[in-house]
Parts: sequence; structure tokens; C-alpha cells
Amino acid sequence: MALEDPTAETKASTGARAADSVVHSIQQDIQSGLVKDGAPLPTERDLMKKFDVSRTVIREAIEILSAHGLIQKRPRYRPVVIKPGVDSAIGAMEGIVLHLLSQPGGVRNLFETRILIEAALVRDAAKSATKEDISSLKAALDRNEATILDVERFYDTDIAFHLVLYEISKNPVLLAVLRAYKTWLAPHWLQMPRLVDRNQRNFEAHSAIFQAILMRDPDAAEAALRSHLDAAWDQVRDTFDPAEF
Amino acid sequence: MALEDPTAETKASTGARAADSVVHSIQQDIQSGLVKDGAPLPTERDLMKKFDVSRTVIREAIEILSAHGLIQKRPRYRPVVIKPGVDSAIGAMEGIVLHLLSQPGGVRNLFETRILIEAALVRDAAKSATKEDISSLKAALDRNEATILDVERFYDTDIAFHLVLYEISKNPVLLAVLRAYKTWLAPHWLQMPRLVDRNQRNFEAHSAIFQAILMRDPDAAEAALRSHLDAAWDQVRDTFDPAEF
DNA sequence: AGCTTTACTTTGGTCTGACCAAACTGGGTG
DNA sequence: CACCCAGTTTGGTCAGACCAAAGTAAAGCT
Repeated sequence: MALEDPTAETKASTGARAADSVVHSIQQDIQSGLVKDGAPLPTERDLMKKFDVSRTVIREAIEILSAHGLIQKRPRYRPVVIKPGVDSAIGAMEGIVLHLLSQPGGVRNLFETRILIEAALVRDAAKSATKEDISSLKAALDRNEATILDVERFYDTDIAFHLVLYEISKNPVLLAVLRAYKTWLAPHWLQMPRLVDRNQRNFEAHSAIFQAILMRDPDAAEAALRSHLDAAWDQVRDTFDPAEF
Repeated sequence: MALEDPTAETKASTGARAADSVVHSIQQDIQSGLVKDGAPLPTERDLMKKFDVSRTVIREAIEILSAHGLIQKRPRYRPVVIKPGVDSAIGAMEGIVLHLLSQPGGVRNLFETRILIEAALVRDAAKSATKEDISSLKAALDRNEATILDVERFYDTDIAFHLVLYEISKNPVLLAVLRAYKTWLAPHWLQMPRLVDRNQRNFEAHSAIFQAILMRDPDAAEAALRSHLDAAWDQVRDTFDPAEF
């Protein structure tokens, strides 16, 4: 057994626990593809033999890896390796974000970043959307129109339309950001009364955005998008206590 | 409302059931202000008496809280409660982001989101910057100019200039995003050779952005910003193996 | 007294060994 | 081949112990 501390060297501000080296080692095994996606980690008892540390340390390492989003833990099952994607990164901050949203101005700040990003996205789309992009957008728009009367499903096709806007950017980071918006803002959105005439106006806004992109007019596209999201924000604000925001 | 059902946790990354109730309880103590900001948590042995669980569970709970960003853990010290802000939210995903950056296209995707956001920011700034905003920007620009010859400090004033762009948005979320960019991209940036003529060109780019904002010309501002960041990207790509990106 | 040094206590990090219940496994049965 | 059942494996939890570093208070020095 180790007499001296074998892991005593460059201790930065973050410090060095025994679990850290295990975490590091497992991380490398994951990155190098030694353990494949979706494959379960070895059993804790195997790992403790492999690294020659106690199960305590192994469990802590697993806990950390799970928090970092490299593996997924289910109560009584073996942790499975998941390919770390942008989504897991964003998922990692879910806990705090929910907290932030509950404090004054939280939702507003988040929603404003969405306006900023989507405004930029529609500009880009108007400038450089390909034919395929535009037909995808058209398809999403049509599906959106088809659900105007369906208060249950309109929200889905609404999101789907915006999703295409993000897809045009070809940037997976932005796609994940939209999913995050959807996840975090949905609770507020779904509490709002679903009304057919609101759906109608939202569809018209989508249509205007589409037209502007089709006409290759970034300014008009941005203006249409802003007006759309500003209106959406007003709807949210009207639904809840205005003082809250 | 609070979900009490212990059998149906949808996607909590950490799955220890016993620890979860402890986590929940401590979370409430933090939110209710029972334990103040910066104050240390009770000792593990106190907590195990309070919750009547083993130290194992307490440690696991602390690990989870730390991963969620509600407390900050240092190797041999007592965990301290930290007020969860946008920064801690972003900090929570640091681990995965580092992973993502190391895989093909990771840096590029991230950098492109930065271009998108900053392009939108300078447009907004050109449209609606106040006198105070503009003088802040001018001050940052001057400080930037003063360090052109100082290869060590130019990076700082560079970031500081961009920071003002974010500050004009008055949105704390975006400020945190810039800090994240700085943290994540700095390792790549700092490995690049620091050259005075590069500083000179970067300063000129900043100056062009400033001028465009001053002239209230969103299109020019965006163009200047894009050209600036595109050039910065080229510098990064030239420094590293082009095949890597 | 004021400040440093020292000795003692507390506390986080790790280890060992154990128990339980749920998940997994393999075989036997219809 | 599907289904059911006992035995084994494995994650979750507990208890008690040890060590080294942090915290604290008493002792010592200027």
C-alpha cells in the first residue's frame, strides 16, 4: 500500500483529490474511444482494482464524471458513457438556470438574448440561405399554418419553425441553444392561454419572416423577427404579474 | 411545485436518492437565506446528525451541490455557499465544454457563435448606444491603443474593448457569455505569437468598429466587426494545425 | 500587551468491511 | 421459445477507523 502520497505535485487552485486522477484516466478512456458510446462503465469493484483505490474514491469519481456530463447515472444501474455534446454541456447548467429564472428579470434577460440571437440568425438566413434552407423553412411554415386551429400542437410547429432558422446556421452550438430556450422557457409559455387568434398572428409573423428571407432582405427579416418576439414577450408579460418582470 | 416523487426523476444527472433529499433540503436553506452567501456549510459530521444519514450520503450531496454550482468546494476546506449567478451556471458546463473544444470543429463552432453575437451587439450599439456607452467605448479604445507595444497586456485591453460592447446590451447573461468565451478561448489565443503589428491591426479594427458605431451605421459596424473577428480566426488557424479545424 | 510559535482538537479525504435490495444471470419448466 | 425462479452480482448505504491538514487556543518570546 502507498506510504507516500503518489499524487503530490502541481496542485493548482483547484486542488488535488485522489478521485481527480481517476476522473482524468476515465476521461481519457472515453475520449480515446476505449469505452464506446452508450457502453456501461466497468463495475465499481473492477475499477477499484484497476486504479488501486477504495470504492469511495471510485464512487466520487463517477459522481464527478456524471456532473461533468460524460456519463449518465441512473439510480440502480451501471453508469453509461455518453458522447459529450453541446446538449449535455447545456444540461449541466440546468439546475442553476432554473434558479436564475425565478429571480427578478431572469426570464427577461434570457428572452432578450434569444431575440438578439434570432435577429442575427434571420439576417444571416436572408443573406445566405440556400435553396434547401428555404424549402425547409417553407415546409416548416406550412406545417405551422396547418396547426393554427390546433391549440395543442401549434406550439410544437412554432418551435419547429424557429428550429429551421437555427439549422440554417449549421452550427450545433446554436441548435443546442435553441433546445435550451425551449426547455427553459416552455414552462412559462405553456401556462399562457392558447388562443386561435394568437396562433393566427404568430403564423403571420412567421410568414413575414419567411417572405423577408425569400426576398433576401436582412433588415426586413430582422424587423419581422423582432416584432414577432417582442409581441411574444408582451404575451408572456400580460399573462403573469407585470411587476414580476 | 416541488416534485416529491422519488421514483420518477427524469434526467437528473446525479442519481443518488438518499443524497437527493439532503440536496433538496440544503438548497432550500440556501435559497431561503438561512445560510448566507459566502458562509461555510456546517461540517459533514453535523450534517449527518441533522439528516440522520451516513457521511457517505452527506459527501455525495455536497458533491452534487458543488456540481450544480450552489456551493464551492476547495480540497481541504469547508464548502462555501455562493450566490448562484449566470457565471456559476456557465461554470457548471466548463468540464464538457473543454471536451467539446478538443474535438474537431469545436473551437470553430464556438467562435462562430461569438461572431454572430458580437455582430448583433455592434448593430444594436450602433443603433442605440447612449453618450455614456460611447464614451466608455472610446475610453476602452484608448486604453487599447496605449498597449499596442505591450505584447503582454494588449490581450487584456482587447478583451476589455469587447467587454464594453457587451456592457452596452445591459444584459448580464451576455456579459457572462463573454467571460465564458474569454475563459474557453484564451488557452488557444495565448499560445499564439504576440506580435506588435498584429496588435496594430487589431487596434485599427477596433477603431473602425468604434467609428461605425459613432456614425450610427449598423451595417458598417457589423462589417467591421466581422472582418475583425474573421481575421482573428485566421490568426488562430494559422497558429495551429489547419487540419485540426 | 502584541505577536509568534506550539500543542491540541476538529474536520475533510480516504480506506476497509459489511449489509441490503434491486438488477443480472443461468437454468429448469411448460 | 417464452416464462418463471433461485443464485449471484452490483450499486446504495452504513459504520468505524486513520491520516494529514485546517482551525484553535494555550504557551512563549520580544
